[in-house]
Amino acid sequence: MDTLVKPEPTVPMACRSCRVRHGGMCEVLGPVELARLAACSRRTRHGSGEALAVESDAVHGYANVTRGTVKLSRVLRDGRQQLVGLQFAPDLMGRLFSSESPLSAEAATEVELCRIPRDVLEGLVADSEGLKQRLLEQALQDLDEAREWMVTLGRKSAVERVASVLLLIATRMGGRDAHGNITLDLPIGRADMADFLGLTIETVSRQMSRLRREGVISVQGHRCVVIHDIEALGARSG
Amino acid sequence: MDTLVKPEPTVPMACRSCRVRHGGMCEVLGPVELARLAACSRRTRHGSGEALAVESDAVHGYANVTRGTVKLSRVLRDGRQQLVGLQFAPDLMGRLFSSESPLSAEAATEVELCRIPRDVLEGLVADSEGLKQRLLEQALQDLDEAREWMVTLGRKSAVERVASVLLLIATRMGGRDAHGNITLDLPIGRADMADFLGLTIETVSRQMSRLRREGVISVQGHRCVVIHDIEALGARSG
DNA sequence: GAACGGATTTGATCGAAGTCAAGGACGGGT
DNA sequence: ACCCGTCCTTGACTTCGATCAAATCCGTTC
Repeated sequence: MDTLVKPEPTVPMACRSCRVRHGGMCEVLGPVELARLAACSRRTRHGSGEALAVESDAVHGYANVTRGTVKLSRVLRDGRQQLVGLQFAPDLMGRLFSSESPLSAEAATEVELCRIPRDVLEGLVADSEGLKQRLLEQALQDLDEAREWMVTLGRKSAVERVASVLLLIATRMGGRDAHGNITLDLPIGRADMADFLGLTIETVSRQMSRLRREGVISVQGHRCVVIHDIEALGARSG
Repeated sequence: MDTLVKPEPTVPMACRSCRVRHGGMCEVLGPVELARLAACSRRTRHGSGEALAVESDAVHGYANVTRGTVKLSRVLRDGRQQLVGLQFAPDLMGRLFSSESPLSAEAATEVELCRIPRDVLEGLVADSEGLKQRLLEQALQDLDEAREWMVTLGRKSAVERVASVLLLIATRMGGRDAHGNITLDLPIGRADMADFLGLTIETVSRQMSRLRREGVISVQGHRCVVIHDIEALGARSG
C-alpha cells in the first residue's frame, strides 16, 4: 500500500529478498515470527511434473509456493483423476491439523518452495493470533472457490468450463499487453485442463478451437493464450 | 465421552438443554463465553423450503443449526442451480469475515436455528483462541469435503453419484435397524439430489431404481431409503 | 535445420445422460 | 376413505461429450 519501505531491523536475510514476503501468510508475521520460521525453513526447486505430496501419505511439513504453479488432485481407485485446485505464489501448501494429506500435489511448472517443518508451523499457529486469523481467512476463501468450481463441474457445458478455466488463470497470472489484451502462459496442458474441468482432452481442445474461431481468444504455440475480449469470455463462461 | 454430567456453574439456561451444547463450535466454549453468546442469541424455527440466506445479500449474522438440514446453493445467471453442501446440526451457518453471503441457504427440512448477531460472534472469535482454532478446523474439513465432492461432480457416472449422495447422507443421518440395515429419511427430494449431483431429476430417479433392482437399497415411500448392503453401495460409489 | 517424439487438433462414431411426454404413487386434507 | 396436487417413475427420442483413430503441430535434440 504505502510506497515507503520501512526499516525492519531484525527481518531475516532470507525473507528480505523473498518475492512473497508481503503476501500470503508471511504478510502478517513480524520480525520475531519470521526469524522463528527462517531458522528452520529451506528453499527447494522442483521441475515440472515432480510430485510434492501424495494422497493419504503422512504430512511431513508445509510449504509456501514462492514461484510457479502447483496442481492439487485426487484420484478414484480405478485411476480417474480430478484436479481440485491450482496453487500460485504466495499460497501455503499443506493441510493443517491432519496427519495425512487429503490430496496429491504436483509441480505444474518449475516451482520454488519455502518449506516449513510441520511442528514449526503448528507451533507458530498456536502462538500467533494473527497467523491463525490469516489462515482461517485463507481457508474460507479456498472453500468459496471450491464451491464456485462445484458449479462449474456440476452445471456448466464444455465451452463454459473451458472459458471458466481461462478466466481463472487470467485472474491469477494474466498480464495485459500494449493493446489491452490479456496474455497467458498456461501453467497446465490440455490433459490437466481436462482433469480440472471434468472433460476429456479432445473436448477441451475442440472448445479451445471454438473460442478461437469465435475470435474471443487466440493461441500461440500450445501454451500461450491471448484473450481479446474478456467480456465475451465472461459471457461464454456461464 | 464420560457418562457423568459435571456441574457447570454458570452455563446459561438456554444452553444447558441445548442439543448441540457439546458439539460444533459450542463444544470449545466455556461458561463465560457461552453467557456472552446466550445473552444475544435467539432460537428460531423454519419450515421446509424457507430461505435462510440469499446469495450476495448482506450477511446479517450467523446461526448454529440445532435441528434439521440446510441446503447451500449457488445459481448461474440463467437459473441453473447447484447445491454446494448440506449442513446438519451442529454446523455453523454463515460466512465469517465477509460482508456478503457467497451462497444461498434454504431449510431442507424443518429447521431450528440458534441465531447469533454478526458482531457478537466476530467479537468472540477475536477474543477466543479456542473458538478461532475450532472454526479453522471446521473450515479445513469443509474444504476437504468440497474437494471430495468435486471428484464426484467431475469424474463419476450417474449411478456412482447417486450412491455417493446416499452414503453422504447415511454418514450424517443414518440409523441402524434390528437387522443391521441402515435406514435413512432423506432430507431432500429428487430435485435437490439432482441439483447436488449435477444431474436431472429423471436420471436420479432411474439410478435409484437401478440400485433398488440390484438389491443394494430399497425405498419406502419417496423419502425413506433402506441400505441393505453398505459395502456394495460403497463399491457402486466409485 | 532436419528429424524425432510427445502434445494437440480434427474427424467419425458411440453411448450416457438430457429432454419431452405420459403415467403412477404418495401424502395431506376433507 | 376418497380426492387432489405434487412428486416421482418410466418410456421414447435427442444431444452433448466420450471414445477411437489419424493427422498435424511444436519444441527439442542432434
